[in-house]
Amino acid sequence: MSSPTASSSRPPPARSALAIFGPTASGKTAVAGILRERLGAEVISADSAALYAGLEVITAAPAYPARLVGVVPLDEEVSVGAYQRLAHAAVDAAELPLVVGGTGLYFRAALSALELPPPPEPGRREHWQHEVESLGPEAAHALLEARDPAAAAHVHRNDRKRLVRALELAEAGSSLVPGASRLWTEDVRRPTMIVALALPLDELDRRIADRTRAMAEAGAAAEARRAWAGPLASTARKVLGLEEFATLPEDEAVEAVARATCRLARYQQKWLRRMPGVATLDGRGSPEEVADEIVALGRAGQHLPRH
RNA sequence: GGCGAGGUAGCUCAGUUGGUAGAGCACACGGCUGAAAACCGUGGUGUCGCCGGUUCAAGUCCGGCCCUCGCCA
Repeated sequence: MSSPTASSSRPPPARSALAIFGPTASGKTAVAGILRERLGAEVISADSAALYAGLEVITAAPAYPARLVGVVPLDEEVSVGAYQRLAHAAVDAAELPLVVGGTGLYFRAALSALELPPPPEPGRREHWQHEVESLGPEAAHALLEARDPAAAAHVHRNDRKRLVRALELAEAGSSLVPGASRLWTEDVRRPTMIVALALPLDELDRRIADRTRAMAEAGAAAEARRAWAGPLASTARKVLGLEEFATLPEDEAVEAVARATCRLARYQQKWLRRMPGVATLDGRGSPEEVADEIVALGRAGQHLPRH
């Protein structure tokens, strides 16, 4: 798929952006920190869990200032739509935005102009959750079939969340499957150099094991127990490691969290396949080396000024 | 050394009165448009500790051996 806007003599774009995509423990946070220092880039996180304040240890929040990290209290739900608005504002405010993330959907939402269907009207989600619950998967799916056949064709009867969402949207006169999608296209709001950090799985697993142990030493259990005791939104409750560190003996928690994080990293790497226009770099180098590579690529691609 | 419990999928285990295996987790692949670190679909995991016996048929019954755990010496 090629962009129809490309012309042969394109001038260097005035306001470029950089973006780094990579799984947990790929080293993207460290690389972004270096680029921030060297280029004066504004780091903007594209990570659903990092949005929460009070989970700095278990979400491995960067030690340097970054936008959209720790900005939502734990009793508030997060969503792609809400995130997208914040992300676009942050990108627009930055001279050189550097979008860094591991959540594929959030990453694309930050970069692209995609318009997401509207959020549910107050109370409607609860209403449809209840409906789907009492109707059962068969009848609920049949109801969607009657109201929005296109959406019904897309949603498996057992996928309760999507079933609820599709019914919400059908009722609001929208649809879960809008015609044109910008999500997994090359559409970006600014000329953007997107790089991905890829690592062999065994190396990733090793880093995750080390990092999870370090998290425990840095006080993950105390942080998790503090958060677990307070009111938690459903999206906060699901943050990986929170329940484990809050409720399990520490060594068991470390093991469970490391295993779950390895699974997450594989899940995150899957998104790469759907993400077009990405230059993949070997993440095994030191953060400095990777940062050098990114700067070189950025200059070659005219996303960064030459010196 | 004696007594007891046990060895079945990568892990934890189930397996009826004998009919050549199964659940969860893990794993693999796939889907995903305001819950995405979420949610959902599909799939195989295998010398049933080893050797022999009984039987048309043994994970299951019998004998021997090996290993693990506990208790007693």
